Amino acid sequence: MNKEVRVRFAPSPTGALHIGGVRTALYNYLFARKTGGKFLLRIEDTDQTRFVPGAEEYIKDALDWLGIGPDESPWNPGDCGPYRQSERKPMYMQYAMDLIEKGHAYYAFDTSEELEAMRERLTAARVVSPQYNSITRTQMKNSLTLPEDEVKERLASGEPYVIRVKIPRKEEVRLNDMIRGWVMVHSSTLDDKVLMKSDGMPTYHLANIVDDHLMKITHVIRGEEWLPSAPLHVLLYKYFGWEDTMPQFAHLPLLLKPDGNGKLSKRDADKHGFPVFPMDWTDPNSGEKAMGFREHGYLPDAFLNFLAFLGWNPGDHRELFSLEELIDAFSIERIGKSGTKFDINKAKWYNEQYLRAKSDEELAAYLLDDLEKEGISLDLAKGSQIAHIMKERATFPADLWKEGKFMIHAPTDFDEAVASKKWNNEAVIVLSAYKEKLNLFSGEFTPESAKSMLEQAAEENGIKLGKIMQAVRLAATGVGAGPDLMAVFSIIGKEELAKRIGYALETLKVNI
RNA sequence: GGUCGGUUCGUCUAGGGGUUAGGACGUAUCCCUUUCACGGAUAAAACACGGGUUCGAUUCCCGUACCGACUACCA
Repeated sequence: MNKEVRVRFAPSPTGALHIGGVRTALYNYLFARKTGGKFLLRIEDTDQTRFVPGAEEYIKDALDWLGIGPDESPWNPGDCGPYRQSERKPMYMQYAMDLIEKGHAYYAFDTSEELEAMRERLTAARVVSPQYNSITRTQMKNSLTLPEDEVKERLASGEPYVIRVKIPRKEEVRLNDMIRGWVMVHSSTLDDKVLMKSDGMPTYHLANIVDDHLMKITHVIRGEEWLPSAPLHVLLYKYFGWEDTMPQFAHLPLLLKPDGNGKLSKRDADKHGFPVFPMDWTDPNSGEKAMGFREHGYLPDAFLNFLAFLGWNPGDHRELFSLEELIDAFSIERIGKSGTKFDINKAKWYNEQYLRAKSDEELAAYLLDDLEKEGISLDLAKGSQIAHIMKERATFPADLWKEGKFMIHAPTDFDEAVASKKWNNEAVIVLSAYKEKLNLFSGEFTPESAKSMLEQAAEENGIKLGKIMQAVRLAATGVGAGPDLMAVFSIIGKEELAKRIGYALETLKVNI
């Protein structure tokens, strides 16, 4: 049992990759790395009607952004290609035929109208769940009910048909899910699912079994929405005679809406103003836009860390994990069973942690970038200084500039509430004196020298510094809150500071 | 409706036959401080319900309730 672990992420290119899909990819990736196995990506594009241009690239880009790219994929194929099901189309029919020969599948010629009629008939007869199964198939047009000659004729004449699996009337199907334990289902509740569609493409059910087998997949880690069809898949492995190499299943808990109930969806994103997709996406058909975590300012490591903890935990009290540490700590046994509500606050918190862990220079690069967009150029040293005092109060890199604009731009107006409360005669006296000292000062303008001069200005006038600090801040920045003032002063420089104080002195009227 | 799955603080969760049921986010208060934030401390806050098994159940079993997924020639 020491064969190489091979897992796959098998998304459908029908739009932007949902965050739930990203988490599934992540868990597959972590498991592969943890076990020294391989992580493959297979594009499940058997539904040609749902193909969306760009969706495939989106999947690739999203995984690349997070640094969890696959070992084998359409872009870097291994020995089990092709990695797009549409390109594997010629391979599937022989497997369907194999099942027909073994008596586990059959041709069906029913039109969609006939299927609809059947469902209506059953509904009218108060059958609870109308389905194509061991009972109803006897009344439908298929190779089980039609004379052999007629079946041959229909096939020869090119009449459209599907191939359905023949589910036994009574059989207990069981599977041992790595997360949920034994799950048992009676075959009478299963229906004769279509295996081959009339367009010659396989359905998911056939394709995923054939491909997983051919690609030597050892573990299928996928969303819980697949649990109900897992028994069918088990049956198919059995019918193909692949029981010995059947992968182990692990069905992941769902990602739920933050409020109320149900699966997390794009609607929730729009409603609450947070992203549910890794990156921005514009649907080429509808033009509909979806926002991404990346563009919102989430750092890939933070996003990954957040994502990993949506349904999994290491069992101890650690919260911050690099990708390497996640690999080391990961195990499928520690994935929870119950659905996970999405909490954007936690994502923000993770982002803040990772942001603060970054060096001033790294952060300065973001800041300089934002400034450049506004046509402002700044040297890295100054940018780093700003980043240094701003990063403790930022959630996203963009906050550095958004919250720190006053470092570059002198205030043109002043916070009314602060002005009316804190701007007074004493402040005017101290600030006037401070301005004089600044103009006369010729040494290095450090936070320390900035402070000692201010202290002197206050002391010489017999005024307590604490009483006028808010007014000083207001004069220099226009607002009543912000990072350490003396650090701000040394960054903006004494000339600029003196200018700002002068402007404030002229503009603000003295209260009282 | 049927099948399957799930249920510990508001949220993510740890735990597991006997615990003061632990941590994190968020919230509140306090400390630090020139403000805000960071940081530190503290607090409020949970085993869905009913039966059983047991000396003892939040933990095991069975029901009920609630929630969810699935129920296509979609994946």
